[in-house]
Amino acid sequence: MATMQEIAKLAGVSRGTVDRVLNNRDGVNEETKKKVLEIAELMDYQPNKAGVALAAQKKNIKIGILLYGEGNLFFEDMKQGFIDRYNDLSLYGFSYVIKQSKSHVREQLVALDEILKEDINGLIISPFNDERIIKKINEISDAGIPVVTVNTDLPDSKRIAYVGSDTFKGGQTAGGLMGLFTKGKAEVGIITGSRNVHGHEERIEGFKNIISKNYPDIQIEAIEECHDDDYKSYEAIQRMLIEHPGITAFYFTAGGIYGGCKSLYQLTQKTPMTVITFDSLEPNIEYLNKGIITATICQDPYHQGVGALSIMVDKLILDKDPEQEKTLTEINIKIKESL
Amino acid sequence: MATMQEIAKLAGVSRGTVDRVLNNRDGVNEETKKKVLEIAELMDYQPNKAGVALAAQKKNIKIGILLYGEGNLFFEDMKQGFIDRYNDLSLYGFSYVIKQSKSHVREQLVALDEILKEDINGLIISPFNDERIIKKINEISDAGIPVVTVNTDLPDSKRIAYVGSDTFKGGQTAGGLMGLFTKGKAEVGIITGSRNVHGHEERIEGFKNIISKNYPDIQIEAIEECHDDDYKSYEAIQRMLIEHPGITAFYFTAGGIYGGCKSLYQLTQKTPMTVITFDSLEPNIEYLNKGIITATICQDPYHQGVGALSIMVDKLILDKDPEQEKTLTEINIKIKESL
DNA sequence: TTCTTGTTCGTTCACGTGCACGATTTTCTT
DNA sequence: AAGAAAATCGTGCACGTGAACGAACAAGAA
Repeated sequence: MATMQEIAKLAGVSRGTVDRVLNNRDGVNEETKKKVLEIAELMDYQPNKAGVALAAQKKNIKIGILLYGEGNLFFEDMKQGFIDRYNDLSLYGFSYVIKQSKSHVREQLVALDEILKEDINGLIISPFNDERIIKKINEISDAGIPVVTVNTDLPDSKRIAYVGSDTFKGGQTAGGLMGLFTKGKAEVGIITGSRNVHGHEERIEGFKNIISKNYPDIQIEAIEECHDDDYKSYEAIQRMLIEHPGITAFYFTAGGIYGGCKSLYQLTQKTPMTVITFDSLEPNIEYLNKGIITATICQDPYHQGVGALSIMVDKLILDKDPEQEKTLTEINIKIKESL
Repeated sequence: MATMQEIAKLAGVSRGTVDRVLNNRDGVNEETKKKVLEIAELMDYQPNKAGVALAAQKKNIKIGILLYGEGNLFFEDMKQGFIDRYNDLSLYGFSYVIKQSKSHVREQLVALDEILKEDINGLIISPFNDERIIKKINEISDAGIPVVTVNTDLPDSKRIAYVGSDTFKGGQTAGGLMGLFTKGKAEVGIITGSRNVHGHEERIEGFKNIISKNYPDIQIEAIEECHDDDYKSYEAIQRMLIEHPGITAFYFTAGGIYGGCKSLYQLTQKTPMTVITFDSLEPNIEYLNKGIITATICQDPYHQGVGALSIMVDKLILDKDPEQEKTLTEINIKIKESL
């Protein structure tokens, strides 16, 4: 591997000049610049990362991470991703702060103000889809602090990248599984989080897409919102089973798993249902093992954390812009036996 | 973060002495050694990785990677894992060589000799389960070159670690899926690779384990070896369907997917079968999309590559022994819609 | 004593990059 | 033409570690 020193020698200039050219700082004659660039190209110069890392020590860069859902296992997985990736990248001599707010827009706005006081150089956020959050993110971005969204996107904001999963494809996968498990014949009840959350809605669209294309004998009987609330999902299930006694399958697009499954556990001991959910949080795992949930579709929060931190370090320390605007994690299906 | 320099200052010695103590080289008075260790402990000293990396440049370490199955997509995925991880770790200034032999013990033995001529400091190998390979690995290990097995283990050799998947659990997952897709009622034909390959046999054991426990109405009608050969699996399917016309499902534990599925494609247009396979190579994907394969169970070769290289770098450059002897990758189920 | 051997430790260079400072040359101004 | 301003470039320090070299001193042998 070529070093700056070697390039300098070949170009007949000092290493300082090579440094100026390659980091395109000004103050270099056009001709020498051209010459140096030519040689660097020829030798396929790549900055030695150890050198970069060592020099980056004194920059004292700090990355802020803002999540919601305190105690939510999904975010615990994601945090593990941040931690593991940090251990890999810590040699660049940066630090990070994680703040986790409660699941409301207001709390997130407060937490956002708090984390900004910490003099962060970049922000990773799992944002609420709210105008005030978008506005704040744009302000932060304008102040020269790059923002990466993780798990939930804000496509209309000035964030530089998004790391998450393809919710439409997730819905399609749910549709495919539903067809396979029921041999193409079922009456389905859907419990969704909120019809205002883009990701939840896409999971329904993807589901309908596959069902309407491949499974004419599967009907969607009812859709109800539960806003990730266990009591609401408990009651929604009860109501659905009374109003639509023919229901043989349920599809949960979001939270409220614990309440919904408890309801099913009490009611359907004799007639087993096909139940498909998302993520593998505590309640998902519990009811997979109890045989209530047939399969759950995971969006790999661990690698969302890994990916988001990688992009941020690339941007802040290696001066590399993200290759894609959106990074989508793989969709994994889990059943009881593969947990 | 504490540096050696700071420790030296506090201990009233030079940085060189601190270096000697912390890298336990000899030539240090017991008392000063104790003092330095005490302070290092107190300050929770962790070597700065950028410094280590920079100093490691001149070591000129080379890691050898030996795979088989030229052109096999499974190993292409694994290679991508090696490459990506190398990009992360390349700052330690090491290099690597990948050799890929044909799928026979003899060819691997030859390739093994060849790769050893390259003056490698560590070896990552996807080994054949053969006495001669084991013997060779032990010799290499005795010569001071650590060996890590990937994808296939050799538990009785002197390899320092194994990175792969839990084949028994993979078999259990296949059993669970078979139960769900067939609603617990099926006659199954099994096409396995070789009964002498530990992993293939475990996939059958895991399958039987779940079937016998949960699905009394699923019968295994026949088991045949195809040694990853497409012609053999083509014929095996034909034979099975004649001898056991009641078969409604197939379970492939290994290769020969292309031949087997082609056979099914021709014969079962009218009566759709449930088909479960492993991995997501080209033929798996093709026949998933054609609706012949119902689901395939993946063992994440990408992360096997990532994991193996991480362990080797830890050992050779950071002087850290592997935390666990066996690292198992996650089991992912894929259907057409989630590809 | 004098020389040798061994123990203990400080000094120095190397690794590759970022960046500040200052030196040199060129161009512009009056 | 002489001084001021601008353009261009070299030098040197810092980042933290590994490892070779050699200095200082003590203990033992002749």
